[in-house]
Amino acid sequence: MTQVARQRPRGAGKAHLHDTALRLFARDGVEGTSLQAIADEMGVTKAAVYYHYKTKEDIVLGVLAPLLQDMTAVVTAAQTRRGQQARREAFLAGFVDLVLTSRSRFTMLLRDPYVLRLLTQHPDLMQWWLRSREIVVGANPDPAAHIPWMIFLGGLGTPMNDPAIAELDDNVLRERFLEVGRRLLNLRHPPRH
Amino acid sequence: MTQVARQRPRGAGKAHLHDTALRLFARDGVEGTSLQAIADEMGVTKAAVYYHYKTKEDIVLGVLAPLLQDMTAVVTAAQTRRGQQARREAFLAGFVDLVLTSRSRFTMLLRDPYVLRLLTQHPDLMQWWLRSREIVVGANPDPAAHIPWMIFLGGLGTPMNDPAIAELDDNVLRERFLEVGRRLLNLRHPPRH
DNA sequence: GTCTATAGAAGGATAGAC
DNA sequence: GTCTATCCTTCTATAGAC
Repeated sequence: MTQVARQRPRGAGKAHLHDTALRLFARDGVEGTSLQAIADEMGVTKAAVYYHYKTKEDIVLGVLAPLLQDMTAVVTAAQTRRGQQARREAFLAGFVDLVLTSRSRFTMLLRDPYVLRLLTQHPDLMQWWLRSREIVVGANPDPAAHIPWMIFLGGLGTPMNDPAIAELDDNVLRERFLEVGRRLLNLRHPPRH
Repeated sequence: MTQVARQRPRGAGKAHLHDTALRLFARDGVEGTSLQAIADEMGVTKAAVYYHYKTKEDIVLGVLAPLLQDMTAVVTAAQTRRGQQARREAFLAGFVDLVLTSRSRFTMLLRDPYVLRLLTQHPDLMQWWLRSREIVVGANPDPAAHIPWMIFLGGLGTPMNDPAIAELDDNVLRERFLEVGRRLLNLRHPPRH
Protein backbone atom coordinates (compact mmCIF):
# COMPACT_ATOMS: atom_id res chain seq x y z
CA MET A 1 0.00 0.00 0.00
CA THR A 2 1.08 3.60 -0.59
CA GLN A 3 2.76 5.64 2.05
CA VAL A 4 0.56 8.08 3.84
CA ALA A 5 1.62 11.50 2.64
CA ARG A 6 2.71 13.58 5.59
CA GLN A 7 1.26 17.06 5.54
CA ARG A 8 4.62 18.73 5.23
CA PRO A 9 5.31 18.96 8.94
CA ARG A 10 8.97 19.75 8.29
CA GLY A 11 10.97 19.36 5.14
CA ALA A 12 8.88 17.49 2.61
CA GLY A 13 10.06 18.01 -0.85
CA LYS A 14 10.95 20.32 -3.61
CA ALA A 15 7.82 22.42 -3.38
CA HIS A 16 8.63 23.43 0.15
CA LEU A 17 12.18 24.22 -0.88
CA HIS A 18 10.97 26.35 -3.76
CA ASP A 19 8.62 28.32 -1.55
CA THR A 20 11.18 28.90 1.15
CA ALA A 21 14.08 29.77 -1.13
CA LEU A 22 11.96 32.14 -3.18
CA ARG A 23 10.77 33.98 -0.10
CA LEU A 24 14.29 34.43 1.26
CA PHE A 25 15.84 35.23 -2.12
CA ALA A 26 13.25 37.93 -2.74
CA ARG A 27 13.69 39.41 0.72
CA ASP A 28 17.45 39.23 1.26
CA GLY A 29 18.82 38.68 -2.22
CA VAL A 30 20.43 35.49 -3.44
CA GLU A 31 23.83 36.32 -2.03
CA GLY A 32 22.27 37.47 1.21
CA THR A 33 20.63 34.06 1.63
CA SER A 34 22.80 31.13 2.71
CA LEU A 35 21.82 27.51 2.23
CA GLN A 36 22.00 27.32 5.99
CA ALA A 37 19.33 30.00 6.24
CA ILE A 38 17.09 28.14 3.81
CA ALA A 39 17.58 24.87 5.67
CA ASP A 40 16.87 26.51 9.02
CA GLU A 41 13.70 28.08 7.67
CA MET A 42 12.57 24.69 6.39
CA GLY A 43 13.46 22.96 9.61
CA VAL A 44 16.00 20.63 7.99
CA THR A 45 19.77 20.53 7.54
CA LYS A 46 21.82 21.77 4.65
CA ALA A 47 22.42 18.22 3.46
CA ALA A 48 18.67 17.77 3.00
CA VAL A 49 18.62 20.81 0.75
CA TYR A 50 21.48 19.41 -1.30
CA TYR A 51 19.43 16.29 -1.92
CA HIS A 52 17.11 18.32 -4.18
CA TYR A 53 19.71 20.41 -6.01
CA LYS A 54 23.39 19.95 -6.55
CA THR A 55 24.39 23.62 -6.25
CA LYS A 56 23.02 26.93 -5.09
CA GLU A 57 22.94 28.14 -8.67
CA ASP A 58 20.66 25.24 -9.55
CA ILE A 59 18.30 26.27 -6.77
CA VAL A 60 18.12 29.78 -8.18
CA LEU A 61 17.42 28.46 -11.67
CA GLY A 62 14.85 26.04 -10.31
CA VAL A 63 13.07 28.82 -8.48
CA LEU A 64 13.03 31.11 -11.52
CA ALA A 65 12.11 28.44 -14.07
CA PRO A 66 8.32 28.79 -13.82
CA LEU A 67 8.49 32.52 -14.44
CA LEU A 68 10.83 32.15 -17.40
CA GLN A 69 8.53 29.55 -18.92
CA ASP A 70 5.48 31.73 -18.41
CA MET A 71 7.21 34.76 -19.88
CA THR A 72 8.04 32.77 -22.98
CA ALA A 73 4.44 31.62 -23.23
CA VAL A 74 3.14 35.18 -22.97
CA VAL A 75 5.51 36.38 -25.67
CA THR A 76 4.66 33.48 -27.93
CA ALA A 77 0.94 34.01 -27.51
CA ALA A 78 1.26 37.72 -28.27
CA GLN A 79 3.25 37.03 -31.42
CA THR A 80 0.39 35.01 -32.92
CA ARG A 81 -1.66 38.22 -33.11
CA ARG A 82 -1.86 40.11 -36.37
CA GLY A 83 -0.95 43.76 -36.30
CA GLN A 84 1.63 45.44 -34.13
CA GLN A 85 -0.94 47.23 -32.03
CA ALA A 86 -2.80 44.00 -31.26
CA ARG A 87 0.44 42.24 -30.39
CA ARG A 88 1.44 44.95 -28.01
CA GLU A 89 -1.93 44.99 -26.30
CA ALA A 90 -1.95 41.24 -25.92
CA PHE A 91 1.57 41.23 -24.61
CA LEU A 92 0.95 44.03 -22.13
CA ALA A 93 -2.10 42.29 -20.69
CA GLY A 94 -0.37 38.93 -20.38
CA PHE A 95 2.74 40.50 -19.00
CA VAL A 96 0.95 42.43 -16.28
CA ASP A 97 -0.99 39.34 -15.27
CA LEU A 98 2.24 37.42 -15.01
CA VAL A 99 3.85 40.10 -12.88
CA LEU A 100 0.90 39.92 -10.52
CA THR A 101 0.80 36.15 -10.22
CA SER A 102 4.54 35.82 -9.81
CA ARG A 103 5.60 38.98 -8.08
CA SER A 104 8.47 37.87 -5.92
CA ARG A 105 9.96 35.85 -8.77
CA PHE A 106 9.69 38.85 -11.05
CA THR A 107 11.31 41.15 -8.51
CA MET A 108 14.09 38.63 -8.06
CA LEU A 109 14.58 38.33 -11.81
CA LEU A 110 14.91 42.05 -12.42
CA ARG A 111 16.52 43.23 -9.25
CA ASP A 112 19.00 40.71 -7.97
CA PRO A 113 22.61 41.31 -9.02
CA TYR A 114 23.36 37.59 -8.78
CA VAL A 115 20.47 36.73 -11.08
CA LEU A 116 21.50 39.39 -13.56
CA ARG A 117 24.99 37.89 -13.79
CA LEU A 118 23.51 34.42 -14.09
CA LEU A 119 21.28 35.44 -16.98
CA THR A 120 24.07 37.07 -18.92
CA GLN A 121 25.96 33.78 -18.65
CA HIS A 122 22.97 31.83 -19.99
CA PRO A 123 21.84 33.88 -22.97
CA ASP A 124 19.09 31.38 -23.72
CA LEU A 125 17.36 32.52 -20.54
CA MET A 126 17.24 36.06 -21.91
CA GLN A 127 15.26 35.26 -25.03
CA TRP A 128 12.01 36.48 -23.46
CA TRP A 129 13.70 39.81 -22.93
CA LEU A 130 14.74 40.25 -26.54
CA ARG A 131 11.41 39.00 -27.85
CA SER A 132 9.33 41.20 -25.59
CA ARG A 133 11.38 44.23 -26.53
CA GLU A 134 10.80 43.37 -30.17
CA ILE A 135 7.07 43.31 -29.57
CA VAL A 136 6.95 46.51 -27.59
CA VAL A 137 9.48 48.69 -29.37
CA GLY A 138 9.32 47.01 -32.76
CA ALA A 139 12.09 47.54 -35.25
CA ASN A 140 12.63 51.12 -34.15
CA PRO A 141 16.35 51.68 -34.62
CA ASP A 142 16.49 54.65 -32.23
CA PRO A 143 17.78 53.35 -28.89
CA ALA A 144 16.07 56.23 -27.12
CA ALA A 145 12.75 54.62 -28.04
CA HIS A 146 13.58 51.72 -25.77
CA ILE A 147 13.74 53.83 -22.65
CA PRO A 148 10.06 54.00 -21.68
CA TRP A 149 9.82 50.24 -21.94
CA MET A 150 12.96 49.78 -19.84
CA ILE A 151 11.54 52.07 -17.19
CA PHE A 152 8.24 50.23 -17.17
CA LEU A 153 9.91 46.84 -17.01
CA GLY A 154 12.24 47.87 -14.24
CA GLY A 155 9.55 49.78 -12.43
CA LEU A 156 7.33 46.73 -12.15
CA GLY A 157 10.29 44.92 -10.62
CA THR A 158 10.50 47.24 -7.64
CA PRO A 159 9.62 45.66 -4.33
CA MET A 160 6.95 48.23 -3.47
CA ASN A 161 7.52 47.56 0.18
CA ASP A 162 5.15 50.28 1.16
CA PRO A 163 2.59 48.53 3.39
CA ALA A 164 -0.18 50.68 1.95
CA ILE A 165 0.55 49.31 -1.50
CA ALA A 166 0.99 45.76 -0.26
CA GLU A 167 -2.60 45.82 0.96
CA LEU A 168 -4.00 46.66 -2.44
CA ASP A 169 -6.13 44.17 -4.27
CA ASP A 170 -4.64 42.52 -7.35
CA ASN A 171 -7.41 43.96 -9.50
CA VAL A 172 -6.50 47.46 -8.44
CA LEU A 173 -2.84 46.82 -9.11
CA ARG A 174 -3.65 45.35 -12.51
CA GLU A 175 -5.60 48.40 -13.55
CA ARG A 176 -2.88 50.79 -12.45
CA PHE A 177 -0.11 48.77 -14.01
CA LEU A 178 -2.02 48.57 -17.27
CA GLU A 179 -2.71 52.27 -17.24
CA VAL A 180 0.94 53.11 -16.68
CA GLY A 181 1.93 50.65 -19.38
CA ARG A 182 -0.48 52.13 -21.90
CA ARG A 183 0.74 55.63 -21.21
CA LEU A 184 4.35 54.68 -21.63
CA LEU A 185 3.90 52.47 -24.64
CA ASN A 186 1.50 54.80 -26.42
CA LEU A 187 -1.46 52.49 -26.42
CA ARG A 188 -5.04 53.67 -26.28
CA HIS A 189 -7.43 52.20 -23.78
CA PRO A 190 -8.91 49.01 -25.21
CA PRO A 191 -12.60 49.10 -26.16
CA ARG A 192 -15.02 48.40 -23.33
CA HIS A 193 -16.71 45.07 -23.63
CA MET B 1 56.85 72.76 1.78
CA THR B 2 53.93 70.55 0.82
CA GLN B 3 54.30 67.00 -0.31
CA VAL B 4 54.09 66.44 -4.01
CA ALA B 5 50.76 64.72 -4.57
CA ARG B 6 51.31 61.38 -6.25
CA GLN B 7 48.99 60.84 -9.16
CA ARG B 8 47.29 57.91 -7.54
CA PRO B 9 49.66 55.26 -8.85
CA ARG B 10 48.12 52.59 -6.63
CA GLY B 11 46.00 53.00 -3.54
CA ALA B 12 45.93 56.68 -2.70
CA GLY B 13 43.10 57.52 -0.47
CA LYS B 14 39.44 57.55 0.16
CA ALA B 15 38.49 58.90 -3.25
CA HIS B 16 40.00 55.91 -4.97
CA LEU B 17 38.27 53.60 -2.54
CA HIS B 18 34.94 55.31 -3.17
CA ASP B 19 35.30 54.99 -6.92
CA THR B 20 36.36 51.37 -6.82
CA ALA B 21 33.80 50.21 -4.28
CA LEU B 22 30.98 52.00 -6.09
CA ARG B 23 31.87 50.41 -9.38
CA LEU B 24 31.99 46.91 -7.93
CA PHE B 25 28.92 47.37 -5.73
CA ALA B 26 26.89 48.56 -8.69
CA ARG B 27 28.08 45.73 -10.89
CA ASP B 28 28.06 42.74 -8.52
CA GLY B 29 25.92 43.93 -5.63
CA VAL B 30 27.19 44.69 -2.14
CA GLU B 31 27.08 41.10 -0.99
CA GLY B 32 28.64 39.95 -4.21
CA THR B 33 31.63 42.23 -3.59
CA SER B 34 34.20 41.20 -1.00
CA LEU B 35 36.67 43.58 0.59
CA GLN B 36 39.30 41.39 -0.97
CA ALA B 37 37.89 42.13 -4.41
CA ILE B 38 37.90 45.87 -3.69
CA ALA B 39 41.46 45.72 -2.42
CA ASP B 40 42.63 43.71 -5.42
CA GLU B 41 41.00 46.16 -7.80
CA MET B 42 42.76 49.03 -6.02
CA GLY B 43 46.07 47.23 -5.99
CA VAL B 44 46.34 47.23 -2.20
CA THR B 45 45.62 44.77 0.59
CA LYS B 46 42.48 44.43 2.66
CA ALA B 47 44.19 46.01 5.62
CA ALA B 48 44.67 49.18 3.60
CA VAL B 49 40.95 49.29 2.92
CA TYR B 50 40.20 48.91 6.62
CA TYR B 51 42.32 51.94 7.30
CA HIS B 52 39.68 54.13 5.71
CA TYR B 53 36.57 52.49 7.13
CA LYS B 54 36.01 50.30 10.14
CA THR B 55 33.42 47.98 8.58
CA LYS B 56 31.97 47.06 5.22
CA GLU B 57 28.69 48.68 6.20
CA ASP B 58 30.52 51.95 6.73
CA ILE B 59 31.97 51.69 3.24
CA VAL B 60 28.50 51.27 1.80
CA LEU B 61 27.21 54.26 3.74
CA GLY B 62 30.25 56.30 2.74
CA VAL B 63 29.70 55.48 -0.90
CA LEU B 64 26.00 56.35 -0.78
CA ALA B 65 26.35 59.49 1.32
CA PRO B 66 26.80 61.98 -1.55
CA LEU B 67 23.65 60.75 -3.26
CA LEU B 68 21.60 60.88 -0.07
CA GLN B 69 22.78 64.42 0.58
CA ASP B 70 21.96 65.51 -2.95
CA MET B 71 18.53 63.92 -2.80
CA THR B 72 17.78 65.85 0.35
CA ALA B 73 18.96 69.04 -1.30
CA VAL B 74 16.73 68.47 -4.32
CA VAL B 75 13.72 67.83 -2.13
CA THR B 76 14.41 70.86 0.02
CA ALA B 77 14.85 73.11 -2.99
CA ALA B 78 11.59 71.90 -4.51
CA GLN B 79 9.70 72.50 -1.29
CA THR B 80 10.55 76.18 -1.33
CA ARG B 81 8.38 76.59 -4.45
CA ARG B 82 4.84 77.84 -4.08
CA GLY B 83 2.09 75.73 -5.60
CA GLN B 84 1.98 71.98 -5.85
CA GLN B 85 2.46 71.99 -9.59
CA ALA B 86 5.59 74.14 -9.39
CA ARG B 87 6.98 71.97 -6.63
CA ARG B 88 6.47 68.82 -8.62
CA GLU B 89 8.07 70.29 -11.73
CA ALA B 90 11.06 71.53 -9.80
CA PHE B 91 11.44 68.25 -8.04
CA LEU B 92 11.17 66.21 -11.22
CA ALA B 93 13.83 68.28 -12.97
CA GLY B 94 16.22 68.13 -10.04
CA PHE B 95 15.57 64.48 -9.49
CA VAL B 96 16.25 63.48 -13.10
CA ASP B 97 19.45 65.51 -13.11
CA LEU B 98 20.57 63.75 -9.98
CA VAL B 99 19.82 60.34 -11.42
CA LEU B 100 21.94 61.20 -14.43
CA THR B 101 24.90 62.56 -12.50
CA SER B 102 24.89 59.73 -9.98
CA ARG B 103 23.62 56.77 -11.90
CA SER B 104 25.48 53.88 -10.35
CA ARG B 105 24.84 55.20 -6.86
CA PHE B 106 21.15 55.53 -7.66
CA THR B 107 20.95 52.03 -9.09
CA MET B 108 22.69 50.72 -6.01
CA LEU B 109 20.33 52.62 -3.72
CA LEU B 110 17.17 51.29 -5.31
CA ARG B 111 18.24 47.85 -6.42
CA ASP B 112 20.57 46.30 -3.91
CA PRO B 113 18.93 44.05 -1.31
CA TYR B 114 21.68 44.79 1.18
CA VAL B 115 21.15 48.53 0.82
CA LEU B 116 17.41 48.15 1.19
CA ARG B 117 17.87 46.33 4.50
CA LEU B 118 20.41 48.92 5.60
CA LEU B 119 18.03 51.78 4.91
CA THR B 120 15.14 50.23 6.79
CA GLN B 121 17.45 49.97 9.77
CA HIS B 122 18.39 53.65 9.52
CA PRO B 123 15.04 55.40 9.00
CA ASP B 124 16.75 58.79 8.94
CA LEU B 125 18.29 57.78 5.61
CA MET B 126 14.80 57.29 4.18
CA GLN B 127 13.58 60.82 4.75
CA TRP B 128 14.21 61.81 1.15
CA TRP B 129 11.89 59.00 0.13
CA LEU B 130 9.01 60.16 2.30
CA ARG B 131 9.50 63.78 1.37
CA SER B 132 9.72 63.15 -2.35
CA ARG B 133 6.60 61.04 -2.23
CA GLU B 134 4.85 63.86 -0.41
CA ILE B 135 5.82 66.26 -3.18
CA VAL B 136 4.83 63.97 -6.01
CA VAL B 137 1.71 62.32 -4.69
CA GLY B 138 0.67 64.99 -2.23
CA ALA B 139 -1.75 64.18 0.53
CA ASN B 140 -3.71 61.78 -1.65
CA PRO B 141 -4.96 59.13 0.75
CA ASP B 142 -5.50 56.53 -1.99
CA PRO B 143 -2.51 54.19 -1.98
CA ALA B 144 -3.17 53.33 -5.62
CA ALA B 145 -2.17 56.89 -6.49
CA HIS B 146 1.36 56.10 -5.36
CA ILE B 147 1.90 53.40 -7.93
CA PRO B 148 2.93 55.47 -10.96
CA TRP B 149 5.51 57.24 -8.85
CA MET B 150 6.83 53.96 -7.50
CA ILE B 151 7.16 52.59 -11.01
CA PHE B 152 8.96 55.70 -12.19
CA LEU B 153 11.31 55.70 -9.22
CA GLY B 154 12.09 52.02 -9.55
CA GLY B 155 12.29 52.21 -13.31
CA LEU B 156 15.01 54.84 -13.19
CA GLY B 157 16.93 52.52 -10.90
CA THR B 158 17.23 49.77 -13.48
CA PRO B 159 20.73 49.15 -14.76
CA MET B 160 19.78 49.60 -18.43
CA ASN B 161 22.67 47.37 -19.41
CA ASP B 162 21.68 47.50 -23.01
CA PRO B 163 24.80 48.76 -24.78
CA ALA B 164 22.67 50.76 -27.19
CA ILE B 165 21.24 52.72 -24.27
CA ALA B 166 24.60 53.07 -22.56
CA GLU B 167 25.87 54.96 -25.58
CA LEU B 168 23.17 57.60 -25.40
CA ASP B 169 24.05 61.14 -24.53
CA ASP B 170 22.96 62.45 -21.14
CA ASN B 171 20.87 65.12 -22.79
CA VAL B 172 18.89 62.51 -24.68
CA LEU B 173 18.41 60.48 -21.54
CA ARG B 174 17.30 63.56 -19.62
CA GLU B 175 14.64 64.40 -22.18
CA ARG B 176 13.27 60.86 -22.23
CA PHE B 177 13.31 60.53 -18.47
CA LEU B 178 11.53 63.85 -18.10
CA GLU B 179 8.95 62.90 -20.68
CA VAL B 180 8.22 59.62 -18.97
CA GLY B 181 8.06 61.38 -15.62
CA ARG B 182 5.63 63.99 -16.88
CA ARG B 183 3.37 61.37 -18.38
CA LEU B 184 3.29 59.34 -15.23
CA LEU B 185 2.94 62.22 -12.84
CA ASN B 186 0.38 64.08 -14.94
CA LEU B 187 2.47 67.13 -15.61
CA ARG B 188 2.21 69.22 -18.74
CA HIS B 189 5.29 70.05 -20.69
CA PRO B 190 6.90 73.15 -19.20
CA PRO B 191 6.64 76.37 -21.23
CA ARG B 192 9.34 76.80 -23.84
CA HIS B 193 11.75 79.56 -22.95
C1' DG C 1 48.86 54.58 4.65
C1' DT C 2 50.20 50.25 3.74
C1' DC C 3 52.03 45.78 4.88
C1' DT C 4 52.16 40.59 6.86
C1' DA C 5 49.95 37.45 9.50
C1' DT C 6 46.23 35.52 11.65
C1' DA C 7 42.01 34.87 14.25
C1' DG C 8 37.33 33.29 14.07
C1' DA C 9 33.06 32.69 11.76
C1' DA C 10 30.38 31.36 7.89
C1' DG C 11 30.06 29.97 3.28
C1' DG C 12 29.29 26.03 -0.40
C1' DA C 13 29.73 21.36 -0.98
C1' DT C 14 30.47 16.09 -0.16
C1' DA C 15 30.67 11.22 2.15
C1' DG C 16 28.43 7.83 4.19
C1' DA C 17 25.08 6.12 7.77
C1' DC C 18 20.15 5.48 8.58
C1' DG D 1 14.84 12.11 2.26
C1' DT D 2 17.20 13.33 6.03
C1' DC D 3 20.97 13.06 9.24
C1' DT D 4 26.00 13.79 11.32
C1' DA D 5 30.40 14.94 10.40
C1' DT D 6 33.75 16.99 7.83
C1' DC D 7 36.50 19.56 4.09
C1' DC D 8 38.11 23.45 2.12
C1' DT D 9 37.50 28.14 0.80
C1' DT D 10 36.31 32.70 1.57
C1' DC D 11 34.72 36.22 4.46
C1' DT D 12 35.00 40.16 7.85
C1' DA D 13 37.94 42.03 10.97
C1' DT D 14 42.13 42.90 14.05
C1' DA D 15 47.11 43.21 15.78
C1' DG D 16 51.31 45.02 15.22
C1' DA D 17 55.47 46.14 12.24
C1' DC D 18 57.23 49.54 8.84
